[in-house]
Amino acid sequence: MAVTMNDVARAAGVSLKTVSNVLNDYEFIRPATKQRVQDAIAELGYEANLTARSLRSGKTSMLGLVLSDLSAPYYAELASKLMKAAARRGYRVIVEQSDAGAAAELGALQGTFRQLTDGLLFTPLVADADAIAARAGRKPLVMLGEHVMDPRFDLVTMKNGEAAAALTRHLLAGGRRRIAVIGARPDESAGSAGLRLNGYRKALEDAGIAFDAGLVAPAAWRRDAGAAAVAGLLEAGVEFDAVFGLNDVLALGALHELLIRGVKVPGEVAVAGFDDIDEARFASPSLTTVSPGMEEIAERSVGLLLDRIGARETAAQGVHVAAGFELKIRESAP
Amino acid sequence: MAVTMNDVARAAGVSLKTVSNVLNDYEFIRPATKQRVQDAIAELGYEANLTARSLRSGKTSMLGLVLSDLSAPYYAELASKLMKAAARRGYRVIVEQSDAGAAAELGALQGTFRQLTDGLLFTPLVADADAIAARAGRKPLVMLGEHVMDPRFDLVTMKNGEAAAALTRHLLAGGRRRIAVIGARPDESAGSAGLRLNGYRKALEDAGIAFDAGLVAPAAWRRDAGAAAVAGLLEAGVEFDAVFGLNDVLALGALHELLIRGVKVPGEVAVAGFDDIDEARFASPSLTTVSPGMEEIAERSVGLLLDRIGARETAAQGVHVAAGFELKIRESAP
DNA sequence: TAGGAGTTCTATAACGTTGTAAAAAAGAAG
DNA sequence: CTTCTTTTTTACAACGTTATAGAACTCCTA
Repeated sequence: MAVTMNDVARAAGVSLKTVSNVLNDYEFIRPATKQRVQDAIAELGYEANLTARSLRSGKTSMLGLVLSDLSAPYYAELASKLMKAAARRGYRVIVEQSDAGAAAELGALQGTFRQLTDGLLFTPLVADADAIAARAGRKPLVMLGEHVMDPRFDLVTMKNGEAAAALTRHLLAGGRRRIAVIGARPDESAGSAGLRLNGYRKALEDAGIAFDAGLVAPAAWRRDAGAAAVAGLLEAGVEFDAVFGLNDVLALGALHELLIRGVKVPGEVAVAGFDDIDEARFASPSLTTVSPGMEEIAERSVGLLLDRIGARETAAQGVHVAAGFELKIRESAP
Repeated sequence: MAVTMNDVARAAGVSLKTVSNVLNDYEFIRPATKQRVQDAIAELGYEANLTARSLRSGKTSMLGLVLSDLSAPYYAELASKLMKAAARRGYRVIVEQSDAGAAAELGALQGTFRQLTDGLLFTPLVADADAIAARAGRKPLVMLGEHVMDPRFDLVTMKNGEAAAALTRHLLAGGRRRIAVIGARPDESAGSAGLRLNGYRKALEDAGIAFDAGLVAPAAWRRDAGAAAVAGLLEAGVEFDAVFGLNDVLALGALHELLIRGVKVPGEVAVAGFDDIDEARFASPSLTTVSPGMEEIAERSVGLLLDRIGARETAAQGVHVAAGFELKIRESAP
């Protein structure tokens, strides 16, 4: 039997509610009474029962995080940082893996998972804005990433286009002219893939270089797909002097494939990625990439979500935030 | 206002408890009644309130997972698999990061976090067995990893010693005679580091090769520490023809450092790791390592924990389980 | 057609908190 | 001292579920 508020009240010789008031920093309590209650709490080792508190107050002090796969390095790092940011503010984060399935993504908006949380950090990859809006409910929801950019939703993201353009300019400045892009998603223009590809095209255009669709290889955002995409280009006889992996694992997969085939990096082909996962620094050669300001993303998305949770009314309009980025020039594309 | 059981009861023309009985698969309910209740549930879109259920039943349907850092690839993969294993059984996992701090590890055993969960999957790195036992409480607790091997606790682990010995034998069979070990923890013999080092020594001994303490480099289990450890050995003029990183990120850091310095891998020095993280397959050269049966670890630790949660009494004796391993021979040490 | 053994259902009381409203105590003003 | 205001404390209900115990049905048997 755990110690309850009632036990504390009895020990301190006050009513149940007075104990509750002390715990909730109610204004009008005599210092002597407060002390007596606190002594009783310390002596009995009382700890508030969160379940009961949640039931009564309707708040759980938990945030939900929906992402496709926690074992992907980018998401693992993001989740870790989000948890720490939330912990600093007295919240806990629970994670739901969607495996990039639409049903799982939409399911996380409702039911058990939603019920357990006061607000959601949501990284949709396949569900569309209308389907999300229809199921969004009234609890706050902050989008992470680029799949859904809709004025109805709050959104914290990165400067995909600008960063991809900056990276492309860097490759061009290094004398590269035929930059292959791997990881494109031909079917979508709004997601991270589309935005980064746009940045790439913009930089080419600004430099007066024609865009060649033959240099763009679609691929799922996994290592093996990155390797396969590069293998495909090589076997098709496509010539290129640089590879831009739309994220780091794609670039690392490509790097691996190039090295296996005896292609010199960066001598013959430069390689660059996007995300600056920990591994990028320690690849051989180390990977040039974009650091998308993950710390800032974590901090601001949790901050925004908690603002919404604390607000009286639901916001009429979504806020869009884009964290700053930084180019990380390393050996693979100096 | 969410739909409650009371609304369902009214709509179906039965009592509150009958609805509860339907939801909990109580045996004695007339099929017609059951149907009526289920229709009402479907029509009203009722969903059980987990908080209220928890308060009344004392069960949360959540498991706790305590680990040092979710952004470390090994832990990220483990967490992902544990969540899936738990989900298959109707449980959710919430993660607490200890940052390898004793206070945080012990803190996770008590207070809020413990309260929210029906049982704990615990990966201690610094806390000692007695301190854990003193705070273990009465809710089930399953240890993961090797830091605490104590008959009082249930434990799911891997075959560290055997696997390290097998890997060492493989290096020896490839003609390597001076195998450097990086990532040792001189202060502890019981943890993963100690067990793997023992396996290494055992294999050397069996092969009649003298152990040379000069080949053993202490290092924190991070990439940069692995790189630094190898750099240290090289700069100290220590000769070696193989590096055994006590985990994969150490080995990958070492691999990186060797390549930067122009040391041929595996030509001059073979490199091997431990864990078989996703990245190991895609390193250049790909990394020879040990796959420690993580799937099996996830499955069995969740299974064991749920057995304990479901059991009438607390077990008198801890059960120790060691998952099988598999050698992954790749390019870095063929 | 009563008696008994099942089966099916229900009223009521918890679980441990917080919110409401009002009572009690203390202080100020006349 | 009263009366009024402000501060402090309290009794009681409520959050939505499950547990207990017993009532009300059904069906069988004698």
